[in-house]
Amino acid sequence: MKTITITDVANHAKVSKSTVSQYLNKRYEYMSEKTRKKIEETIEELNYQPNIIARSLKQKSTFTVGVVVANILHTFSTQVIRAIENYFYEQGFHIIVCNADDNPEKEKNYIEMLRAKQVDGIIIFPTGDNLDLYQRMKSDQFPIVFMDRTIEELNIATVMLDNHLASKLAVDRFIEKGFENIAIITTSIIRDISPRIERIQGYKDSLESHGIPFNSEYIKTVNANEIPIALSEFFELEKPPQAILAGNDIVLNEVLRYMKQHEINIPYDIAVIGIDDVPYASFYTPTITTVNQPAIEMANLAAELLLSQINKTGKEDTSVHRLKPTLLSRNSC
Amino acid sequence: MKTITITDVANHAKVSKSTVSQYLNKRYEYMSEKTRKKIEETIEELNYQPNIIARSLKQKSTFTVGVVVANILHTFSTQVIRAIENYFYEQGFHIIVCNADDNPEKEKNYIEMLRAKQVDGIIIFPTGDNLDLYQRMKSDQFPIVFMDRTIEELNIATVMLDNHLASKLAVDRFIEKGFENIAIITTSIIRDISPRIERIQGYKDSLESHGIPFNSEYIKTVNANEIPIALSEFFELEKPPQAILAGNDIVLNEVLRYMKQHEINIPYDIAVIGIDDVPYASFYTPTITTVNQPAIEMANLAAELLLSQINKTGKEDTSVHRLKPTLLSRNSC
DNA sequence: CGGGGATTCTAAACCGATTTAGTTATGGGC
DNA sequence: GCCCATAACTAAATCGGTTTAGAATCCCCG
Repeated sequence: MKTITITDVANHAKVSKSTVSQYLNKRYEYMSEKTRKKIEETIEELNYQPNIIARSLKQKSTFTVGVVVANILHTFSTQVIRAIENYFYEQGFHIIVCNADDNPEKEKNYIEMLRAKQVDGIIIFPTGDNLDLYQRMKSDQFPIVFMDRTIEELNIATVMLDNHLASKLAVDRFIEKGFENIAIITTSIIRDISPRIERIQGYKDSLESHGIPFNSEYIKTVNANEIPIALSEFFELEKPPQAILAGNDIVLNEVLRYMKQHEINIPYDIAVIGIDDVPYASFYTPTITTVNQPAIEMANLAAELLLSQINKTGKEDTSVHRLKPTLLSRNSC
Repeated sequence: MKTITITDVANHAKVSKSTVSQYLNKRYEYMSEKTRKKIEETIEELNYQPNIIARSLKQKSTFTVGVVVANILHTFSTQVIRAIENYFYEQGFHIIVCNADDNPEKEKNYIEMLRAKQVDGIIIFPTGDNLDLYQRMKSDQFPIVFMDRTIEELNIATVMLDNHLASKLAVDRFIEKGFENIAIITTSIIRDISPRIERIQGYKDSLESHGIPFNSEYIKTVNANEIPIALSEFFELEKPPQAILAGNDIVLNEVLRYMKQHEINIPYDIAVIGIDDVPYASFYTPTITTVNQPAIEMANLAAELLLSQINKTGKEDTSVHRLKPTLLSRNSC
């Protein structure tokens, strides 16, 4: 199959490429009504579709943005991706989704490929280990927005959760219910990934603000597959925790699985709150109290920040936007 | 910031563009060891990244494929996307994910945009309402693979579930447990979406093969938000069903939510099986028996089929591949 | 009827790579 | 020292659009 190019259209319509190009760009004032019709018909007849690659080469803009998520397995990631896709669809942009698998090497590879492909901007959940790369994009004035995680020293626009508040909401709730032995468990914090650290810090601060000294035995940061072990260790303590805060949805799944397996009753034997809402929270038995991230709002904000960098509208915003989580109060605590 | 092009590299290294291009394409036999080193150093020094857009224009290949899912809200879609992304990452391809939202108009828009962007191929969960578009891609010999749904008359390579078997596994299990009044509920079947139809057909056939006449009152196809109503209607029947087959994960969620709200006990008051595994199935109370789609296997197969069309390796495969589901036997039935 | 501005249209350069055909340099054999 | 094959390199065309500067045509008016 021979592909139809602008030259074919021009020849058929007996006008120059230039005029066809003007037509494609809707600059109708540069041609007579008659030629406009003629071109229109020819395009229809030949079933012509402009080659965006060729256009992009000249215009240096691809109407495509990259989204590099650290780990696509989190519900939060997929919610955000979906909302970003929606937002950009409205704007006539495509998004290229990349999953870095929490692997800085892979992240680097993706970022370089995206830039080579001349995407107009990138939204990235940074793994945190490619400072030079981030730095370069920044100094190249390449549009970039960080999501979920910040890297303080870089001054890059960031959208993330108020993680400190997220933990506080949960801990306050536990305390309100009369628990004092409160544990927290999150996935591993290699590379100082900010949300995990902040959630732990928020947890500590909230305890202290209630006059409860925190106990390091109640804090676990482990890989997903080691969660059952960590939980067992909790229950072997002299004073096992009365409440557990699960640091994200994957941890929550593992916690619930463990409790089910060991026939530990929630909330009577132990209270549970999860950070990140999960689809089944409202009909699980018991229903699960969660701290919800406003994923769609966050995604929209990130998309908006990126778009304004791309269009160079408004002055540069390099601030860290922290959105507020909400406690979805249910029965697991 | 000025972008560095191949010309800059050529000038700096005091060789021609052609030679630099040969270098970029690793055709080192066309140059001396010395110039190779020289170019290497220059590229390093200038921090040069080739512009893939320019390359694509000439080579007519973008190393990018499109994935158009009908509805990204299904767990199955996200599992498949993830696996496809993985597969193509290994091959040095990017994927552009598009969510058609079950809307043929949007699907059309996306397909046209993807083709305009010169993607090398498309994997699509067809909404089923753009026959002319599918037809054109086919006759253009544009690489395309259907996923999840088939459109018989088009002869396009397809990867989908053996939906008939999926229903049969569930119905057989229900019958084995002694139930005869078995209902099925799926989301709406506008546009003859094949999996839903096949699941219902499989349900009917299995009942009949056991000598149970099927009762049309036990079959509901409704939008997600009308599921509670449909369920209520079941329970108002003279003989309410003893077992319900949920046609996909979203339906299953709604069914479980309803049972929870109305304090209907699974499996004592009613047995439930879901098609599509869900993350919480193994620790819900009760654990949920599901019919699982081999999502990763299906994704890999689809990716492989697409890649072989792109590379024109092997002869054309236009067959419909139906993979077998498995029953994950748990306690909800 | 000629001048001049507006309208309509086009030729050619350009974007940044690849590729082909061809040129120049090198060195070995006699 | 000359010839010639091979190695090393390059100029120019090309991909399919956009854009700019300028050319051709039209029309109105004095």
